[in-house]
Amino acid sequence: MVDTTGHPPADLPRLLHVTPRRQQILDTAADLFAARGFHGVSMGDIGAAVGISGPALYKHFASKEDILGQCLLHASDQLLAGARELLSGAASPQAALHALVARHADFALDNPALIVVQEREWDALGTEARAQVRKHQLAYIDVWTDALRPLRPDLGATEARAAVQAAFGLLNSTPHSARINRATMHALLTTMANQALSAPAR
Amino acid sequence: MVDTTGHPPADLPRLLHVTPRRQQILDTAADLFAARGFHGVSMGDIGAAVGISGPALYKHFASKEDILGQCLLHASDQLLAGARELLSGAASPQAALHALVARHADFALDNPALIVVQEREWDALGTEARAQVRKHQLAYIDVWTDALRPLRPDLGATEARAAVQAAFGLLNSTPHSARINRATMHALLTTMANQALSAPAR
DNA sequence: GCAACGGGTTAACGAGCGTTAACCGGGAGG
DNA sequence: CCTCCCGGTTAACGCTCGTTAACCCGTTGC
Repeated sequence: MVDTTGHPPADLPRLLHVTPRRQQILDTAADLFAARGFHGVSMGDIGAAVGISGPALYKHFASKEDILGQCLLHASDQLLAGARELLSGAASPQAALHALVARHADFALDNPALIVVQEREWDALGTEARAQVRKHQLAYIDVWTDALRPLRPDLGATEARAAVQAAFGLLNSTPHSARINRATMHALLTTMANQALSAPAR
Repeated sequence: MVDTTGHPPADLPRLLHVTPRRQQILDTAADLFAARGFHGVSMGDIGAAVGISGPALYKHFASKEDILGQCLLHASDQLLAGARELLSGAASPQAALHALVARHADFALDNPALIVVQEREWDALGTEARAQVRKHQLAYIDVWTDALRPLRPDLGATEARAAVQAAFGLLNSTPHSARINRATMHALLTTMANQALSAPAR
C-alpha cells in the first residue's frame, strides 16, 4: 500500500518522498480544509499555518490540488490497509465486522479532519487523483460489504452497500458531535453501529 | 416559524418576500453548493443555472452569503417546525422517537442538497446568520434529545446528544449512498436508526 | 574552496471573483 | 400619455487567488 504508483508530475522526484515537513504540511492543510473547505483555504493560509509563506509550498508539492490529493490518498489508503489487515486475522464473521467498526471508530476519533475532508471534497480533485481515491474508497466499502453480507442474508447487494455507508455516516458523525470523553464516545459509537448493522428483531 | 425576525438589510423590504423566482434561485443554489461547495460556486454559476446572468441576482438577494443564509435558515426551520409539530401528537415516547426518525429520513431523501449544505457550510456564514441557524439546529437536537432520554436512562445528557448526532449522521448518509429504490432506502435507514438508538441488549 | 542543491524569500503575473454602476424595456397606475 | 418600478442587461472596479520568476543563504560532497 501507500504508493499505488502515484507519480503526479513524474519529473520532480523529491516531491514524493515522505519528509517530516511534507507530513506537517499535509496535517495542517487537512485541518484547514476540514474547517473552511478546499476553496476556502488559500496557499498563503497553509503556508502561514506551518510558519513559511505561500510560494514556499511549491518546494514540497506541485500544486494546491496536489496537497488535497495526497491528504485524501493517505487517508483512504490508511483506512483500506487497516481494514484488510484486520480481516486476515478475524475469527468469525461477527468478530470481523465488530473489528471493522472498532477500527473505523478509532480512525474517526483520531483523525476528524481527514474524515471531514474525505467525505466532502473528493470532487475538487482532478480526474486522475479522484479516480485513485475513489478506487480506495470503493474497495474499503467492499471489504465492509463482504463482511456484512454473510451476517445479513436478508439484505441484497446494493442494500448491504447502503447499510455500510449508513454505518459510516454514523461513525463519521464524531467531528460534528459534542465533546465527550474519548473512551465513552468510542463505546457509544461502536455499540450504536453494531446495533444498526445487526438484523432487525422481527 | 419561518421568519424569526430575520431582517438582513432592513432597508430592502422586497428582498424578503417569497417569490417563485427567489425560491428557484435558492433551490438551484443549494444544489450547486452541495455539489461544489460554497466557495466553489460563483455568482455567475448560480445565475447561469437559473437562466439569468450574474449581477441580476442582486435584484433578489443582498449578497452571495445572503443566499447561503436563506438556504440554511429555510432548511433548519423546516426540520425544526416539522419535528415540533410531530411531537404535539405523539402517543408514547417510543412513537415520538420513531416519528422523528421517519420524518428526518423523509426530509433527507427529499432534500439531499440541503442536508449536505447544512452539515458542511454553516461556518461560511457571517456571525449573525450563523447564530440564527445554529439556534435552530441546537433546538432541533434538543427536541430529539428530549424524546430520547426517557427511553434511554442509561445515557447521560451529553451522551444522549452525541447519540442523536450519530443518528443524524446515519440518516444523512443518503446523499453519499448508492441509488436504490426510495421506499427501500427509507425502510433501511429508519430501521437502522431505530436500532442504533435503542438500548443495548446487555 | 567551491559547485550543487534543498528550502526559503519577495515581487509580479494573469485570471477570476463579488460587487457596484449605469442603462434599458415593459407593464401597471394615475 | 407619462411615470414609476421591477427585473433584467453589460461594463467596470478592486481584490484575492494560484502560480511563476528571480534571488538568497546554509549545508554538503568533491
